[in-house]
Amino acid sequence: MEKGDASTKGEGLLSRMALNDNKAGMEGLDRDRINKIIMESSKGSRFYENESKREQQVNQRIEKMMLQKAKITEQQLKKAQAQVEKMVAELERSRDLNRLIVHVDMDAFYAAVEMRDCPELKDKPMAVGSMSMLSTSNYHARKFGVRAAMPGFIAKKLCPNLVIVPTNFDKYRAVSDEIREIFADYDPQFQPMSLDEAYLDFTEHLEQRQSWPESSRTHCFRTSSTTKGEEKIDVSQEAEPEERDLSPVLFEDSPSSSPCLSGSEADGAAGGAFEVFGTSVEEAVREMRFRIEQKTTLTASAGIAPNTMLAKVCSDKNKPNGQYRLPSTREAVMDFIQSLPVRKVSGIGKVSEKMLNALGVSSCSHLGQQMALLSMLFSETAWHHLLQVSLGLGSTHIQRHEERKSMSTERTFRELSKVEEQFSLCRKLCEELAEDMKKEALKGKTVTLKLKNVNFEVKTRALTLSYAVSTVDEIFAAAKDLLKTEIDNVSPQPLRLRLMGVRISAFVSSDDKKPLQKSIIGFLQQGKTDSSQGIHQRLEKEHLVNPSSQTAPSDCLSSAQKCQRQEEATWGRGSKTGEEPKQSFFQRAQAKRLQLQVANANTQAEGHGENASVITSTGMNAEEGEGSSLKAHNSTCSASDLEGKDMVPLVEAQASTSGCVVTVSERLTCPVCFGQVETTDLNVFNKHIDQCLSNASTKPNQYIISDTESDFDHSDHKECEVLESNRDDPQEDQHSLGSLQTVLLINDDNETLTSGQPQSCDDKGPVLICPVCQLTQDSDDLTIFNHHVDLCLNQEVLHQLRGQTLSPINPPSAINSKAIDRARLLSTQASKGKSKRRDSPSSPPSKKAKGLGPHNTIDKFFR
DNA sequence: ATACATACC
DNA sequence: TACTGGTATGTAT
Repeated sequence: MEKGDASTKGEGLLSRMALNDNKAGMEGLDRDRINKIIMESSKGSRFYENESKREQQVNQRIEKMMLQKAKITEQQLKKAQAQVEKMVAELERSRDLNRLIVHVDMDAFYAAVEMRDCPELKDKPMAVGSMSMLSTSNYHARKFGVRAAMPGFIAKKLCPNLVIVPTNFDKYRAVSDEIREIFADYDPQFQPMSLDEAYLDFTEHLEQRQSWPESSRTHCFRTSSTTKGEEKIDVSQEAEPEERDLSPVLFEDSPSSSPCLSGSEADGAAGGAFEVFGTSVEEAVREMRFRIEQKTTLTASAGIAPNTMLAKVCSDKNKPNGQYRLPSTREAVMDFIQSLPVRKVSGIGKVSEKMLNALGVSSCSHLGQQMALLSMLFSETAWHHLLQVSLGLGSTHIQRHEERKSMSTERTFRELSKVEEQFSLCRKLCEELAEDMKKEALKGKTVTLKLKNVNFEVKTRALTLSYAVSTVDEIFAAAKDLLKTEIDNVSPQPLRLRLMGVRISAFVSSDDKKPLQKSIIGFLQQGKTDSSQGIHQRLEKEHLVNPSSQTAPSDCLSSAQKCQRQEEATWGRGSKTGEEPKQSFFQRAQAKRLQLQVANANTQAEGHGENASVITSTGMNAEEGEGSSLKAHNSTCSASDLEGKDMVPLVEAQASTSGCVVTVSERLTCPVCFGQVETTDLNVFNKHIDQCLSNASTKPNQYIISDTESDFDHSDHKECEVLESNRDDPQEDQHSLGSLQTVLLINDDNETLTSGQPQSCDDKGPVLICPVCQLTQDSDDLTIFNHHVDLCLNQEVLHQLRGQTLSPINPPSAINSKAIDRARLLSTQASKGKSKRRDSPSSPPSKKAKGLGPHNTIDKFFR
């Protein structure tokens, strides 16, 4: 209660600094003395000052909340109460007590590993970390108030004899792998929360376990040396260290699960004793913990409950080396919850606790009592969570973590004020990040720079690019601009840093396939319907070519926001936009869909073997018709013609049970270069596409042909040269098909388009082609080019959205995203080369390409 | 989309 | 001397 008595004076014990005794192993220690030492060690430091500041911010937040509370009338409260009750009833109805969720948590994990491997440490207070920060401490040290997240130098003051061992993550990871193997035996789908912790769903295991013979529930002790009955008290025992057959001395008093010894007689096997475990959950969990200990010589604690929230709390209850089961009855749960301090609940931290305390809420029973009030003072998500907690509800099924959402690297250092050093550090961080990204083959669009100055004030600055990046240069290009802005704008001049970090998020690589797959399926389902409709009709339907609803292109180009607003009415490129180019765009998109369909068939065949279905593309012929009715304006990298019927190959894909045999009749059109590939062999076809793709993605500047300045009225032709020199590291350029000679042409005013002559690099002049719409442009202004490309991208996405949500047509969602990426890269490089508008420190990054969701990459489909 | 705060290990 | 690093998510603008 007086733990954070800072309130009265604005000073005193800061709730955020004081010893956090909420976790295990901290019972009955001299809190006052400890807090005094902590405060004395911190007082006056920059860290302390910053913490004070933040504390005050929290206090202000609380004050505001209290003011709000004061304004609440009885009536409002009543109304809120009714709402809450309604929701309670609903939640109550959905309560599921049938699952057996287990939370396992290794005891003082890092410290335990170090102790295990270094007997010297066994009876000493020790911690893992550094003088600056500890990641964990053993139970001996905890008695001194030494705990995780405490700086080592303070810990030393609390406990001068503390031994601090540096972290050795590789070791912990190895141990983690060992325990995870065991976890998998009980729930193959277990969810690891960290190296030492996981949630498991024991429900199924238990069902099966009922019919298991004893032999399957029997586990041997690891070696002959240990005396069974004393296993856990038995700290003093010295066994052969190399055998590691003893648990380290973690605790003096283990609360604990009963030893339940048995089978100490030598049963002929290795002189080992064994233990038979029962069929209950408790026994199963005990067995698991036993096995963990036998395997690693480390102990774990576990909680068993009907949901994750409760299981987590339970695992803490008998820690260390213990377990606790909360019965699966509503009564038991509610009973358990009542006295539970809110702070024990995962998700309720220091700040939430403090705010709740201010409202007189410290235990979960209070939560229930004050729910109406809370519903009025907290955000919806917040109070919903609190409500669930108050009812003892939580997640009842475990799911493996999905894909990661961000990746970052950050580092703290002494003080960095020199600009060059700051930049070089930034670069270094980017290198590390790029390396990590590479390992997971990720690409992200948002780069975030994190800075912490010597006063511990943290800043983050983000930049979302219109294309996904992954290389050092790409990331650094963004990060350095962000850094520069901060360096230039910081008020007392030198930017004095103590930490810098780089994060990348908004990944595209992994969630790519889902929307793609979806759209493919959609396409397949639509079959003929889709393609039997004329493209022109479609365009009209979607107001794509309705002149009256168009806005002048210049408007579009001048403001991305305007474009956004246009979404509803006009999504077009402006009244001058010709239909034909649009159509060819669609045409291409459809061709691509077909390619994907084939690829998908292939994938399915591979994936499902005998279940692979026969895929027949019924829509082809219809599309063929469409195609032929259109005059293609676009170029191909090959000299092949672009007759409609050739645009869309007749494909008959067939997946055979013997494995991924997909037969394709006639020629195939490469969705990247649109050239005809004369083969029926998908492997050959894929190879071709791979080449096109890699060529496209790694050599973006090839798309700007800038060698001949002749018949261009460009005054600024230099830009193209800049682009050339700006080329990205071609290191990953595995295939070097120099033949992607499509010249990108962009024309803002499509009326002036010269009609669809295939471009080639032999073309006379430098031309720009928008890689999205494939239209030529004769403007020399790269800024305009950028605008155009971004605009096209927006349109493309809008189209996808419409297709997925509104339109039965399912438009070209499978569009060549590599081309789009390429376009984005290109466009950014262009702006880099020219005006620094886009990334310049003074102006915020332009919000181009707004509304762009993750787009699709097709290359994976062709492997 | 960005910035900042909170939370967890 | 010295108060982390990595990820996710919520809140506010």
